[in-house]
Amino acid sequence: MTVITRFAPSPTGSLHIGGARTAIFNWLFARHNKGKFLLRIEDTDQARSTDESLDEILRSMEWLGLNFDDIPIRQSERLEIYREYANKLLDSGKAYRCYVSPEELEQKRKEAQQNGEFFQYKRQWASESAGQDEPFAIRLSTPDHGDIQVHDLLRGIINFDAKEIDDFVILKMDGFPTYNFAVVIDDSLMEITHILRGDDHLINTPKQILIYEAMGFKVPMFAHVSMILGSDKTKLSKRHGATSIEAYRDFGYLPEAMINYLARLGWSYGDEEIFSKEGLIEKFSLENLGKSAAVFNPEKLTWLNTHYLKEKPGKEIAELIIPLMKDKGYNAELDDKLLMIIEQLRDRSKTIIDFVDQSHYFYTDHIEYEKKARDKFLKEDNIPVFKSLIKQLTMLESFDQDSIHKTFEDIMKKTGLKLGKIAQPTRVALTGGTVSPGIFEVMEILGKEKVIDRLNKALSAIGGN
RNA sequence: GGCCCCAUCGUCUAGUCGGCCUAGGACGUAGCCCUCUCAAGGCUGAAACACGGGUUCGAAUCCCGUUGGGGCUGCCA
Repeated sequence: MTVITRFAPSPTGSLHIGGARTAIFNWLFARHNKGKFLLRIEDTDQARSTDESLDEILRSMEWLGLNFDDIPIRQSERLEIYREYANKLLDSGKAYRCYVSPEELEQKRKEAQQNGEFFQYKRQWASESAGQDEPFAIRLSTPDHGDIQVHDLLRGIINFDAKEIDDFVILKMDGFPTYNFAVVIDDSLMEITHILRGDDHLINTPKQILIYEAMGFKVPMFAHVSMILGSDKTKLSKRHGATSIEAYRDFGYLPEAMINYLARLGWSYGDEEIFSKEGLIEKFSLENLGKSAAVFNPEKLTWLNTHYLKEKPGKEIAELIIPLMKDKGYNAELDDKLLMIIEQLRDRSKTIIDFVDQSHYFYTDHIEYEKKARDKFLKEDNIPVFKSLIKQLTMLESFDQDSIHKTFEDIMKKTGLKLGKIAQPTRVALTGGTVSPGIFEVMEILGKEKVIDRLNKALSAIGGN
């Protein structure tokens, strides 16, 4: 049997952390089993679905590298199909027309609630059929008693009492299918074998099983994965901060870090933490999925990001940061200078953005001294140091780390100063601040001309010439 | 309220059918080392089986209950 899974987002917003993870699980399960991973757009809510959301979801999927097989299916283009199947149910007596207006129902529901009663629609108003011209919804006729069993691959058998399930609507008055109905029709027609979805859908499953049975369709396998929560352990939402995949991309996170982190949230493989995409495909299995909800932890994501940043080829990092640097007005291009900068900034960057932020003094000649740095390191007693540095560096023929290092040692010997006493003022002179890669590396990358120039500027800032 | 799910360090988790667990790893955190700053790296530490009953020679692991958390309760998906 070929495994066929699907991801079925509704284009009513961004692809967020939770949705991305169920997509990842479905994708991994399909790829692991050499099956198919399909995409279906659930856009039956005309009011809330937008093309912008759809575009963003597709963009995020591509960014994550979650490739799907076949062209995506759009539910809004399949209205006829749902109507046809709903009519079949009508004809066979497994569904019936309901003429009660939503407003009226809402009223009844409210009244029941106020009286502390349990509200349920079980055909009691079915006879209130108005004339044939009146608009109607179609409801499924559900059993009054008995158990409905959900066989969940993760949680075993879960029993639902048929009494709890009312005659829910399958086709709305506007002719659109409801979520539960469209899902079942499509999952059947698409021949989905395994449905991996969020825990929050568990309650929908008995309803969907009822539809499968009424239609005479084969019931697929289900696995309800637990949800991702915010730090306060409630359902992850906007108030927890950034939740969309695109936001993390813009923060400078790598897709490989995102995939690794999300896959590891609710799934594990012994003590292993680092998984490449290939590793995940090879190792993923339903048995290792956890049952309890997981809290989203941005710090661990960041740690993974630094890990992947360390091993990403310099050229690839360059491709990612060059556009961002250009936005800042830096004259950056893929050359040895940029590659050297990347190597120096690798261990010092948590995100792609960090590379850009930390490289400013390599791409601008206007160095602004941080106040604290200037007060502490650009002082009169440094004048002799700067002077001898300028003098000796100027004489250097080859401006590489070794030669620079030797020059520093020479000055240390002559003055009796420790390296720190020379390096820090120099750092401030060259970068404007007290934090940077190793001073020799910085100097080599900047080149002789700029180094001497900046040292001179620092000297005059102190009043040394 | 009703129904359903869940319960190991702050967080993600290991713990496969009860003994090897004085509970392991990772993130974060504390200290130390390295060191021209900042990182990175190395070492060390603090930190958890929700509670109460069973079953058993023996339970984090099985059963029941309590508590806690989450989800659902729409002609939203």
